[in-house]
Amino acid sequence: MTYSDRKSMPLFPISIVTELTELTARQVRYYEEKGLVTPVRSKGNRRLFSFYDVDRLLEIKELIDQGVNLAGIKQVLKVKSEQQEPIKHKEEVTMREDISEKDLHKMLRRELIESGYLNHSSIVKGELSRFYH
Amino acid sequence: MTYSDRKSMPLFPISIVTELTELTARQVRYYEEKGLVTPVRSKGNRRLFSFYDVDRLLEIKELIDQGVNLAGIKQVLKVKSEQQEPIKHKEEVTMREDISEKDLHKMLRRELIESGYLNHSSIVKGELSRFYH
DNA sequence: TTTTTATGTTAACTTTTCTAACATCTGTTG
DNA sequence: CAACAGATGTTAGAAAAGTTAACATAAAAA
Repeated sequence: MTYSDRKSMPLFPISIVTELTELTARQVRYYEEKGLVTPVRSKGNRRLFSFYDVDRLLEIKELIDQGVNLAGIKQVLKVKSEQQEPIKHKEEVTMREDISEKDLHKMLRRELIESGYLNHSSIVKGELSRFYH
Repeated sequence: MTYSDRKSMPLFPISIVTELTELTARQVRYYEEKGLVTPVRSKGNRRLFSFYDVDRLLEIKELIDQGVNLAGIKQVLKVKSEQQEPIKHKEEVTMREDISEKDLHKMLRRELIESGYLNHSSIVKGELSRFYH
């Protein structure tokens, strides 16, 4: 199991995911059963979702809301992903093969400390007005 | 309960936090008891930590490693926070008073979809080399 | 030395999640 | 219409993870 970056780092339990996506746990599990998302499992068999997974579930939800059935969603996501990674640079693939989960947690720690992640709230600020009635 | 942005949005269970910080659950709970962090609680009384909390715990850990005791850490964090928010702009304070947890989850959803969050991996890439032996 | 601080360990209990089964609704198809 | 398939709800029982509280202990401070 290797995670290429924080997007695919398993962080969230299903309860948080249901709140973020407004999908039910039943739906999330069913979509996994159908191969639409593949959260990893904790030692104790609990699903752990990454940002990537959540993002994917949000896409799924939008398509569901548009009346697309699961088979259709599968296709849409497939097409999208093919479209998205046109060339794979060798460094970005092979370099990361054997990074352990622990190392990736270290990476996230480092990011939390050093990156701008904790300091750039401009997007939130900019989007805030949408949530005032 | 109002969270000003994603930094303070409660997302992680204690197990993930212990992995991210390499602190024990006992330590994390103790630091909470001493008022160093204040994770919110889920409906069922589980601690839920935000990125902000994790960041704070990482700072605490660094200070611990430097031999600072908890009383000292409390002071350091206090000074830092005072230093950090010199002026509070009215918009950034009062505008956000009544944002519900649900709204903030919507905000995170929006961010996940629209912001660059899911697309900027440059920091990870740049830091990657540190984890190769 | 005695006390305090910080952390480990354990026990009993509660919450959350898991799987699996069965129920139900809805849209499609014969 | 009737039957079926797809998608989701609901429930039960078991396992995992989290909670508090108590007691243990090593190291530092007094």
